[in-house]
Amino acid sequence: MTNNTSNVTIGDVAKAAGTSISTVSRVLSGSDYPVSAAKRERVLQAASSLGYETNLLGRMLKTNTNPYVGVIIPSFQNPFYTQLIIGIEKEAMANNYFPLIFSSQRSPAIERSLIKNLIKSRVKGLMISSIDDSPAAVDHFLSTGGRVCLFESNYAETEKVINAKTDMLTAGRAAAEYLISQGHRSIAFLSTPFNRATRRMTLDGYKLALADKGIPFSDDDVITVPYEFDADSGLYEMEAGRKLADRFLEVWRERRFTAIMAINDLIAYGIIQRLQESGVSIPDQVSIISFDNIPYSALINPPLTTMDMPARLLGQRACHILVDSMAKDEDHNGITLSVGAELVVRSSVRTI
Amino acid sequence: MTNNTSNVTIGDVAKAAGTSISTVSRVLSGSDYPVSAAKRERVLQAASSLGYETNLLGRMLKTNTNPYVGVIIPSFQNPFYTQLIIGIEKEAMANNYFPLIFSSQRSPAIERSLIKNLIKSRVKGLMISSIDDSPAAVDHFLSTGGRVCLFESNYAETEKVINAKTDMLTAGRAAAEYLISQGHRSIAFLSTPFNRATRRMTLDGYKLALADKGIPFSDDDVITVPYEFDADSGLYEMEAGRKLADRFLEVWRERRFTAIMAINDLIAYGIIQRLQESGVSIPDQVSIISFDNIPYSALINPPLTTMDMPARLLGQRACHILVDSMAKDEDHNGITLSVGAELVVRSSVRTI
DNA sequence: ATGAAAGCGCTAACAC
DNA sequence: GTGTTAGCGCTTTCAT
Repeated sequence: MTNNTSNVTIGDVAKAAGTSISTVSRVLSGSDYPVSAAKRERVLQAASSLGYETNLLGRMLKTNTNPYVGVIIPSFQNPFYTQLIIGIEKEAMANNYFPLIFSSQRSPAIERSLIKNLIKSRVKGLMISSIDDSPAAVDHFLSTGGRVCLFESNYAETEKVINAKTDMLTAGRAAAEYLISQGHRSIAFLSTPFNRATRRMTLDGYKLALADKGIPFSDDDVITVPYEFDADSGLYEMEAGRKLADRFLEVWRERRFTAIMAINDLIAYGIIQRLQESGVSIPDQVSIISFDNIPYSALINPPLTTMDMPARLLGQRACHILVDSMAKDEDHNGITLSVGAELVVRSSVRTI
Repeated sequence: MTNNTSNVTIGDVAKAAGTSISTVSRVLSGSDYPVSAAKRERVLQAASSLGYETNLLGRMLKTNTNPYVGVIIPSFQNPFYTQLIIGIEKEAMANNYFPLIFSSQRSPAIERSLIKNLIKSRVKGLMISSIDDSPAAVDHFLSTGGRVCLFESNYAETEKVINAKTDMLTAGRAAAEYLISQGHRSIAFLSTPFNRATRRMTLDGYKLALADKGIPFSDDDVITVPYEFDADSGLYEMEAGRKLADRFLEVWRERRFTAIMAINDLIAYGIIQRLQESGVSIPDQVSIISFDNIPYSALINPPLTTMDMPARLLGQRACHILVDSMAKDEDHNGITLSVGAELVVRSSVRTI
């Protein structure tokens, strides 16, 4: 075999097999067009002995199809997204698609450039957990004829895309109900900004539970960090959690909070860490519950009580719908896929 | 703007701008070929008003170049690889490359099919943490004219690729030395199989440290799980750690081990979890040290003493070398990049 | 069942 | 500085 084996074309194969280019294409592309067994065999022989590898660029250009689905998540740091990816990857590959996975690094600009590149590469399917406030980029992808599946998005025109989400309203409500059932009446809600619909839903669920039990709600019960700053080293969300803890500490005694609801596990980790550094004991002095149940939540100190969000399953199911819609060539837009959460009781919430 | 805006070609732009196709290509492809300011402006106008998007497939096919570098890791589950990816991604995008990130899911077969697909897509650069015992697939990629950067590999012909690794010999030695300095003389080495060079290096480092202090080594000191079984749900490596803990428990009393060296943090997590379930207290009854310092190791109970491996930095530097070699079109093969570890003392090792 | 030829969208000689 | 044209590797009519 020669040095550079990858410039072998179907023309070369045709020559070696003594057939036409068309015949070679027909057998090598897996077409169902009839080719005699003899020729087919000769082509296969020639291809293999020449070390032929299909040039997908030629194929994709000609057929205007490709075996890719683009995937964009905010960050590889949060295991929630990592789980999501694992689900997507599994389902995509089972259906002969390759996922093209990128992270926007929580930057709308990067997210846009990623989407633009996907368009330029003529990828037809996109699964995205968008952090962009503007739907322009996604709209652009859509206008290109592409299919889109949105995770937990703010996107208004839900009928133009496949919507996949965790049911945060119910989850938020269930978490609050659990806290209340354990005797808590004064619960602080700690979160990064409410610019994502999913966070607003969680908050709404929490409010619902309070209202249900006749517990008054005050805007002062919710504590946020003002903006999504950059935490280049370490975990952005843990950093945010630490800042949230500092704010919490400022009002804690006065407000007599007995429990914290944190918007996700990673943020809860930061809160716990900072609180413990400040000498407050969990759950003895404050209880904490959060959302996700990433794989480390059973191991930290104290083991975290949290709402399990089946990220892997969500990714898998969402991808199934998308791929199905591409295969059948009928859009499944407007569909909403929602997976539910489940309470996992560990040791971070105390009964009072 | 029409419905499907993505079938606009440079031909359409040329027509709208009243110029030739070549001129359009010259301005839109960022060529340095001279074009008059007036025409350039007209082309840009036309392109933008038509919603033109470069078709990269056409470009890539014609130029036989592309803006991608393939990345293959064993799993998205282990934060070590996730960190590696973050470093790669950052460096790649800073140099106008897009990383195509895949996981082999620890399957040699999947790894091979991933590499094959990269070849078919005519990607020129590959960064891989291979789990395949055979170098055939990588060789194939190489024979295609591609550049390869290998992470922690077993690959024999190091002069054909860029080698990037963490210095596990030194790290293994340093970890053992620390344990010894804390009074430990009977140290068990718990690991997944030694089919990866990196694990053998770590073991060698440990042996070196023992020899140094005149502490006898016995093969019975190393405990492994027989094969890399499949752990579909949950973390494969934590599962392996739990199994390792069970084996350890069988011989612990008799062998009077006072400390464990675990091959990485995730495995240490599993060991700790299982040991604690079995009622053994860490570090009071057994100490444990491991390798990686993934972001959760400070949070678990007890906080884990571990050798910090700068995965992010490794990814970044390795990618830099690869991208540089592609840009300058001179191979940098044979280069070995090695990053060192640093001891992070927390609370999982007791002084005796 | 087979082959010739057109053309997917682009770039790069080459002529002017 | 501009335009014409060949051709990257492939699939797919269209003849035969």
